Amino acid sequence: MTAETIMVIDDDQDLRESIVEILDHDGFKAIGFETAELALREIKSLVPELVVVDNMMPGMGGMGLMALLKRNHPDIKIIMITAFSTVDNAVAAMKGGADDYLAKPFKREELLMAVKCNLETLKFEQKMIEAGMDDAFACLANQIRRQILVTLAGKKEMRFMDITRHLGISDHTKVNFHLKNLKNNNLVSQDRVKAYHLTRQGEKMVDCLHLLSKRIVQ
Amino acid sequence: MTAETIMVIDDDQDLRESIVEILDHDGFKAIGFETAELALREIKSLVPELVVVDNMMPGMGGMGLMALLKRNHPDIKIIMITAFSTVDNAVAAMKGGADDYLAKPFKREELLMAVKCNLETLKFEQKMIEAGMDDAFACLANQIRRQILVTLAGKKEMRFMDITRHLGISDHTKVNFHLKNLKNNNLVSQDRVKAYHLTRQGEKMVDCLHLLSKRIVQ
DNA sequence: TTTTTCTGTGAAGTAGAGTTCACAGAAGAC
DNA sequence: GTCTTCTGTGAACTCTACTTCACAGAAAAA
Repeated sequence: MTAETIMVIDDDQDLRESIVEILDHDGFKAIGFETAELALREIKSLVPELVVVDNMMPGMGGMGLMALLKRNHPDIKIIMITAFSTVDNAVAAMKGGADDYLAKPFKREELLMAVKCNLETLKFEQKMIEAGMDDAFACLANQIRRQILVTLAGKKEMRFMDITRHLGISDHTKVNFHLKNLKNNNLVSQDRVKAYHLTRQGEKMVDCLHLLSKRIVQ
Repeated sequence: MTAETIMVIDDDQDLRESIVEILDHDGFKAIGFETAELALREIKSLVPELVVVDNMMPGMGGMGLMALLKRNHPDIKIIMITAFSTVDNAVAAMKGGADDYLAKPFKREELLMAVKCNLETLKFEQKMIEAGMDDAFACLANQIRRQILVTLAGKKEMRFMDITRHLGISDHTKVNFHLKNLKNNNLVSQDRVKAYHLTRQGEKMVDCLHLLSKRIVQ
């Protein structure tokens, strides 16, 4: 696992170096910039996972940077820090695209918590984006396939016509179609005597189905 | 309609046979076991709909059995009975995965009520899996819709073009299509200023997504 | 004001999922 | 052996989900 890159942008040199040091010490790859303009120049070659930026700065300031960042790199998380903290201020920051908001002065732990929490969220979103779950959901999206999975989960092992009859479907080729689909997705498999049963993946799916049904129903 | 299978696991022979007799008399197919280990040996070939298990038993005991059961057969309902009933005891049992909890001594009617009630719930959950969930899964089956849901979950409220840019999709009408889909399925809604946000149902879906991603990825 | 961006609709086309049908070898029943 | 049931395949078709395009009023920026 490679260290996440974090940009720290603040015109206050003391605070900036202090933040960088805290993050570095916690295993991140933190880099400080004095102005938004300087940071933007670097961002082409060095894309960070997260940015910590001060609200009030000479030049384009935190809000201006944020607008540009969210447009060109929508997946970079932004934590805004500010000295003059008001509700309006915070709301404006969040509306402007900030992912988190810290009022000065903040504790070391608050900063680290915000950073880690947002990186966690980022990772989750990226996993969702990576697809991979498409197949899983596609399998669950069909009622017949769900029925087959649940049926097999209860009986543990069934022959082809047993499944077909159990579902009350007259056309056996339709069942065969979905069964093949499930087989291709490694949710069910066949043994030597052609009996179908769930794979470990398939069992997990049934597990998920039950969890979902409990959650969706209230 | 075929009789539901119920396992009764208690080291106290008198009580066990008494429970089995009550359930049998009411039309269930009840089978007694003296220990959790004996029950587990049978559970491969004989999957019950419901299990009545005593808390205090020699060997792995009720809690140990419950943990195993919930892992391997999450759809089996578990009623725990116990002699020394305290609040902590009950809470621990429910946290451990019990679906219901009976303190000894209990009346015949209490037992039957608990059993029937939990079987009813089970049937309801299974019916949910069979039908009704089509729309829910259809929503989750599409990657863009999942991305929108996750994005909104993180931001709580976003305008149309913010979402589009955040997803990095050039054609805004495509996003609009899926957004409308989500709206029609009551997963997202719009406020007066046209900002999109998750509904309660939508939040539940994101919740489900979390569960699934955790489960599917090992 | 004009101009651009935002937010959306509806029609047309495309791709893929799902269904149905015709057929056929394998396995059991007789 | 014959006959029936089981277990499947592949092609053709249908239907729906998804995409793309053209257009347009509303809101914001200039």
